[in-house]
Amino acid sequence: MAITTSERAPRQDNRRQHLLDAAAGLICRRGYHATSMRDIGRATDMLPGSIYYHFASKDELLVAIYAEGVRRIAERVDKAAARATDPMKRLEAACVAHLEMLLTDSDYAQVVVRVLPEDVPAVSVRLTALRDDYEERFRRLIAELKLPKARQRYARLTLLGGLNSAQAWYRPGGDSPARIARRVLECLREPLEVESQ
Amino acid sequence: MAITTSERAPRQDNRRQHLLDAAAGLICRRGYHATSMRDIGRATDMLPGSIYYHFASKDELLVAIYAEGVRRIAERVDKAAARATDPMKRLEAACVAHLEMLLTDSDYAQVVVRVLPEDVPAVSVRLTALRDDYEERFRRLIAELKLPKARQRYARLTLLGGLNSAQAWYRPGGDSPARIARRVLECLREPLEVESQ
DNA sequence: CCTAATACCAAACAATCGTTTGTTTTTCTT
DNA sequence: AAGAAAAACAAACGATTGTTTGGTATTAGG
Repeated sequence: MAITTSERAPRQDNRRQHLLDAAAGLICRRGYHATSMRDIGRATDMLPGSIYYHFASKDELLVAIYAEGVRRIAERVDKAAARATDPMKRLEAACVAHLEMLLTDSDYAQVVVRVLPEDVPAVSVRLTALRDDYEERFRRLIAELKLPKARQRYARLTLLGGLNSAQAWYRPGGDSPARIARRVLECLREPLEVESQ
Repeated sequence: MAITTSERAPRQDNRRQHLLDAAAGLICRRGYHATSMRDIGRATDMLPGSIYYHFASKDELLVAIYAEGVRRIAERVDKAAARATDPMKRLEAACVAHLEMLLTDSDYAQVVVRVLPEDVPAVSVRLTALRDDYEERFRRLIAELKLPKARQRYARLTLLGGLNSAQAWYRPGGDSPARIARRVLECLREPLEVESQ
């Protein structure tokens, strides 16, 4: 008479992951509201209703993608930063990793940056929390630079704002994500005015 | 037998402007896809169908708001920049004007920054063109700083990226838009590393 | 004053949306 | 092999979407 903690392990060919991948791919390209459950169903050879076995709602599916996106980009950024010891080198490595994920390597990361939390009111608080969790890394990296307190905040916002805006204009032919990242960081590292003035 | 160039002047109590105002107010707060034609109708005491007398479609309404937004923010930025002569002072004045419009003074300007062209495929090309038209101003202002060519491009992208990202976190209680603008610009003007290293 | 264009109303249309329900198939465990 | 849970199908539901159509006041110009 086993106590009914009865739960069976999920099946081998679980399509939950496939579902997440397809949804992330569609949403990062078309946007959240322009992607319907039927689109996702079609992309994954599933009927729209079947998706609800894996996720309670479309919004919850988005939250899952967001969470996975944050997990993936954070992992990559952390690893990259860990390889350097000098504070500025660490920040640079983080920026490069961030942009590589955002521009080419991860549909999940693209969703995190592209879909604005305010555009999905029912879950906006949770989306914002996930974002903040991630950006906290950059707060720490910048804190290591030993800038004035007030400056740190704006340096982080300007840096992330500048990096993320690349999503709007990046095209595979031009500068690589890594180069763009270094260029943006360079804008913060070297003064704007000509030194001889 | 007058050649039928027959066109009558619009009436006095034309509500087209009221319509644009209300739509801009809703869209800048809730987003484009979360704002329905019925919402706009309700906000303007009109039936949804009546909107189609003034605009051919919802997308065309958005384009009109976008165009008006660019016109307004560009006018204000141009005037602000014209009041200064020193290149850096001109850029600073432009940044301040830009953020004041974006954060508090104009729902139209907020729409331009908030609604991503790619989220409205049918008119994305025109929206992008309007944006580019506006950003051209900053290209010119930065060109006056006499930076290396390659640097100019990234300085513009980083600056606008940093400024616009304020829309995501700005709250009326904290730093004023003008202060934020100067702070962001300061990030590009003064080097990040401690001088004694 | 008359007429014609303007500016709206009233009501519906067709399509699509996210979601639910009941049933069936598939897979794992015993 | 048998039973049960997992994972999907099939089909519809109700709501909402952008939009169209036909009619009706209102208003400006000749």
